[in-house]
Amino acid sequence: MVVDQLRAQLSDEELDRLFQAFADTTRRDIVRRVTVGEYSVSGLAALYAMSFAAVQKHVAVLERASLVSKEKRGREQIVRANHDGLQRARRLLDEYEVIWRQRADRIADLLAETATTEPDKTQTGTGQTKNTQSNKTEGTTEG
Amino acid sequence: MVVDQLRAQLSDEELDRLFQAFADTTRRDIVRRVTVGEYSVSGLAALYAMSFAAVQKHVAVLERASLVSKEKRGREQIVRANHDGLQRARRLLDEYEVIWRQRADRIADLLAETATTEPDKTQTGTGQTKNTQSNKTEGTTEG
DNA sequence: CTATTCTACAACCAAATGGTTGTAGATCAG
DNA sequence: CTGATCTACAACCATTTGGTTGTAGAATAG
Repeated sequence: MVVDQLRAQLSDEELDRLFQAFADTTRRDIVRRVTVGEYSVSGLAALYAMSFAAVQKHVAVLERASLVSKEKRGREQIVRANHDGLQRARRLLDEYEVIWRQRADRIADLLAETATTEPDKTQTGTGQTKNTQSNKTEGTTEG
Repeated sequence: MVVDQLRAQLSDEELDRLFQAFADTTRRDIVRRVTVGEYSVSGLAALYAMSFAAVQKHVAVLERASLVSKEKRGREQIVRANHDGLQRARRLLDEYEVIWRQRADRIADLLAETATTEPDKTQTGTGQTKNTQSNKTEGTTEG
């Protein structure tokens, strides 16, 4: 299957490039287009109200982010979607979602415990509240 | 439930802000932190090798993208994760995934058809191949 | 009240971004 | 061969971005 290299961790720079690539309307549109059909660079350029060179740069940004790849066909360069890049982005956001759910579970757990043992400690219900300036050492997974 | 406003379509500018917000290592780390626990702005600033003002700006970027919100507590400003923003980002990538799968299905369909009716038309297997310069009018959902 | 802490915001700077035009190399059509 | 097309890339420009320092207001501590 394709699941093989999806397991690989992404470096910070890769993630920067990945989300940076998505952070532009034209580039998101290009990704959508080349996911559906096949386009040459000039074929894409004809779709937008900007120069060929500008579109070329957008494609280059997407390529650096591993979201598309180019394949030379005659004098044209065919731009194709790279599904792996998309899946990597989705996987990261899914990880955040997992963290969020774990947090929700932990809070529910804490609330349940304090409710049965110490019915007074129910502060604001968000866990760490940090009194004076102790939150600079809360890190759970930091270096 | 929270599903209410998730149905809403996101404007291009909102998506730009959303992905731009994710396109920085420090900001992704902040999102992870505030998803797990509660941090004041200065509490976050203490975690990174940059000035308070820099972290303040990162938080502002995340806030503009609806990924976090701030809540004044005494003289502190507590930064909290905004789950909606995260879910919006995930939803968009899921849409791309749907488009990708539809394409895969359509191609499989086409291949199956051409295989039974015209056993010769199996080009490269990627659908539209555009001969001369006709791909500038391929748009399916434009205009 | 005074001093400290936390925040907000302005001004500034270097680098990156998103766009342009121009030049030049390959490839295809006639 | 000649001309048209497609691509690549350099140079340039305006704006944004990610960082800094400095100033000032609010809330807390003593």
